[in-house]
Amino acid sequence: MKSNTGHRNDQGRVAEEGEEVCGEQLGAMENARKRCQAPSTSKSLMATEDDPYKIDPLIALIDMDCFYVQVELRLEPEWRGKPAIVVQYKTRHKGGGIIALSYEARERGVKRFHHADDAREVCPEVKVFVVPELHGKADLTRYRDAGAEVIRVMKKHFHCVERASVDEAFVDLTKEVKQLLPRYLSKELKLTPEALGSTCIAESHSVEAWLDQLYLKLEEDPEAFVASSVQLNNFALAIGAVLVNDLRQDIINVTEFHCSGGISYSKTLSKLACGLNKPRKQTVLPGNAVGPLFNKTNIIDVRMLGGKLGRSIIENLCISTMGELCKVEVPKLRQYFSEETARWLASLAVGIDNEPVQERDLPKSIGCSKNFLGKEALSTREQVKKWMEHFVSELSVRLKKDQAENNRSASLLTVSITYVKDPFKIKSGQSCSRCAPMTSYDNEAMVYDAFMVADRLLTSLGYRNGRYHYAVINLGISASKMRDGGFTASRIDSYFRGQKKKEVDDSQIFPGNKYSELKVKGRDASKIQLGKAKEVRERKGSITKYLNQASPRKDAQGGQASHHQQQKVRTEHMESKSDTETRLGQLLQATRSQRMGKVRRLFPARFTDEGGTRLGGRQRRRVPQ
DNA sequence: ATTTTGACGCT
DNA sequence: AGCGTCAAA
Repeated sequence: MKSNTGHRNDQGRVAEEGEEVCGEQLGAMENARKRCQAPSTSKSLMATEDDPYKIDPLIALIDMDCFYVQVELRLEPEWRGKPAIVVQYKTRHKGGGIIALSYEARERGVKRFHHADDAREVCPEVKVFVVPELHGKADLTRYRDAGAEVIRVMKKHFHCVERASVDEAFVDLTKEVKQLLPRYLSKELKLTPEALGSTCIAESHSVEAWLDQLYLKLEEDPEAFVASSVQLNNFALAIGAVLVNDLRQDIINVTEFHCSGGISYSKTLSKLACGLNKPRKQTVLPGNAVGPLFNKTNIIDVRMLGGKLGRSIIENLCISTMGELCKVEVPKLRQYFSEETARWLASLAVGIDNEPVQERDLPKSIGCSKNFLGKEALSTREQVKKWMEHFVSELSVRLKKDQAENNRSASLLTVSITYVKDPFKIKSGQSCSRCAPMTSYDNEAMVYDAFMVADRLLTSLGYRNGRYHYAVINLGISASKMRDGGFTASRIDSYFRGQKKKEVDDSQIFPGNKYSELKVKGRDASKIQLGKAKEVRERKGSITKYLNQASPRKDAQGGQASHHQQQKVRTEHMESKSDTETRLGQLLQATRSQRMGKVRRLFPARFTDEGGTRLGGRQRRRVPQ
């Protein structure tokens, strides 16, 4: 039985018009290259005389296993091997909420979304670590710093590393693997199970068998092997697995932290692969395993489909797996989603996301926030100011460290507020944010600016007898728009030039303060009717804006929530479409390159049976030009 | 009533 | 500029 049965059976007829497709594709790739800071991905698709091997992009995701727990266990190693959890705010609701749990704790029935008290009930011996508190709030510095340690090791191995969160990062392995390819093909280096270490192969029981199959094909006909993108891609995948295994071992050596990894052709596939064998394992996801895997993958479990969009796919199309989504034709998708969304989904349904790995190992913003629920809700100026001071105390330390270590300074200070009428009858609060230029890391200046924007907003919503009419249930500040270097005179000058006279009386709350002549930027909330604006959005905006405007189908939405689109950029560098009939044809144009004037691939070879371990089918498909 | 982050797209 | 969505511990 074929390993990809049921997955894309319409691949027979694909693109046929040659030059046109090539032309479009080169244009699309050019766009992709411009956006990608590390152009290795698109370059890798180009076969040249110097570089005869053409492989697909190779992307890994490294994800630390129950990271916060590991960070705590490194500090208190005596708890290693025992069930352990990390909770926030021990003294609050039910002993604090779990934000990380060890695999030992999971085995004993502790669940995410449990609280510390629940965990102790099912597992009395569980070790409970509590997130440090500083300035009256949870302080995650310890985990951020540990995450930075890991990123440093990764940067030592690879140029193109994208910090995706505090504990995970994507790596573009393409360039490194390409460089090694000739040495492995020539047998100077050998792919062995030992070299692959803790590697698993998705949809395969044995790494050994998978490697054996690979080498069997190579021995059989070396020329055919290097000419077959299926074989070459599998081979590259195996090399990638070696590199990632080495990286993971180095991370252990340097940081003591264990992690899992996924190695495949896109962020989406790598992420999915990474989750297949946790903890302390890495998973290779070859092209021919994507179909079978997708047949049992819930749509919700795929990156970017875990929210409203995924739910609306499931409801509208009455399907639940990626395999089913793959069989839905683009026109059908267009009934429910915009043209761009439809195409993006069609790509995603075969594992293609066209998202380059951005070379970025530092966060783009630094912030802190806190919820104030129920009776904790803030309703006086003094309370808000006090918390701004707390936030700034934490933030300024983090900002100054960032400035010293990374030679950059934030230029924008943003205050975020969620407020409600009655904090005891919370449905969903109104969220809003206001910003001010950031021209120094002076605590007093930051407190003043942050408080002023917050107070202006809240006061405009109603203020009487020392209380705001609305209660603040979430408050946060964040620094962003990082610029190289420190603060310069010109930046400060331009800030002062931009100031107008202040309009809010701050003489009592900031007696005699040195900023009293300044006024922060920002709109007057009283004039913009926040509540109403949001209401209008909910009524019409979010529904219509994602619909295909050309074919009105409002009924199909059934009042569903919005379908958030982050795919616009991505679809941009997919082909702009010729007249290919099948969806498959549309997909491959953007994702495959052709060797001009030589072999032209009909479809992404990695998704075919060729090279599958037990198929013994045809070697490769070619279309004579 | 998990909470605290962070990135990014849309308008 | 400000809001919403998605995601990770």
